[in-house]
Amino acid sequence: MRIASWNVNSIRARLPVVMKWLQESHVDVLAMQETKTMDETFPVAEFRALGYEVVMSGQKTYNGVAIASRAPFSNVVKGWNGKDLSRVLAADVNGVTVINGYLPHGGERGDEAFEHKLQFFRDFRAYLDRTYERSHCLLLVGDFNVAREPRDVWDPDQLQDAIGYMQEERDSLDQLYGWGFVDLFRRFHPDQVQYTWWDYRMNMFKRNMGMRIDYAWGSEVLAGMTVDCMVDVEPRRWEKPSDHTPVVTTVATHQLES
DNA sequence: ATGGTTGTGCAACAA
Repeated sequence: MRIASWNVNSIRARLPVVMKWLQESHVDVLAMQETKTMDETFPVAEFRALGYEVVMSGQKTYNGVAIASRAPFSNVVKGWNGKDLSRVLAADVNGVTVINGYLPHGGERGDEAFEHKLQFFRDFRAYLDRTYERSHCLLLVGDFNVAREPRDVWDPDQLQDAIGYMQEERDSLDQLYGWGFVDLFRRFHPDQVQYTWWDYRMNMFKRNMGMRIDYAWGSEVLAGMTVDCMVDVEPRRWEKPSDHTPVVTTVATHQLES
């Protein structure tokens, strides 16, 4: 089973690009973030035409998450503790609990949103602590809006005070990671410098000045079943791209069957 | 250089 995560930056603006990529990649599951539309206006029919069923949890203009799957899924949970309905969406597919997260951007130091971002990471870690056993087959994917390590940004010295790489943000990300996750891209590509997001401005993509802020993190059990995790840069090169590109995880789910 | 680009939705804000 292949599970992708992609911040599409508006599903309606991105529909041609997303449809093209789905037809080429044939992933089984696509977890999307920043869909930026209400559930009533989500383009469900286009996904169904390609054989995907969709569950979405969105709002007008901002945020929004969705999961499209060709495999049957169950136990859909919108939000966590009944809040952040447009940021967190979970579903079980082939024995894997997929949690799709769009974690807060946070803005600059001093912004109210910045403190909220740090608090979100703390609270979300606590939520995972009380909700899932460490032995659970769990895959947390999404746009976490923080880079983990110096090699995950184009210039760690210059970006010390940049959104997504400030020390407080990285500490918060580490705290969430400390639940017991494995960074699956890093496991399979220990030395690769690879970003998942490039600012639209200043030709940042052409200059490959980006950050790795989109992840697939697995529990130990899930990591043991994972055979690959890669970043597909191609759709970032296409016409009218998202500023993010997909992260694709391949899980050997046959180990769960029988 | 406090810039630049994209999306939503039609001014201003978020990313």
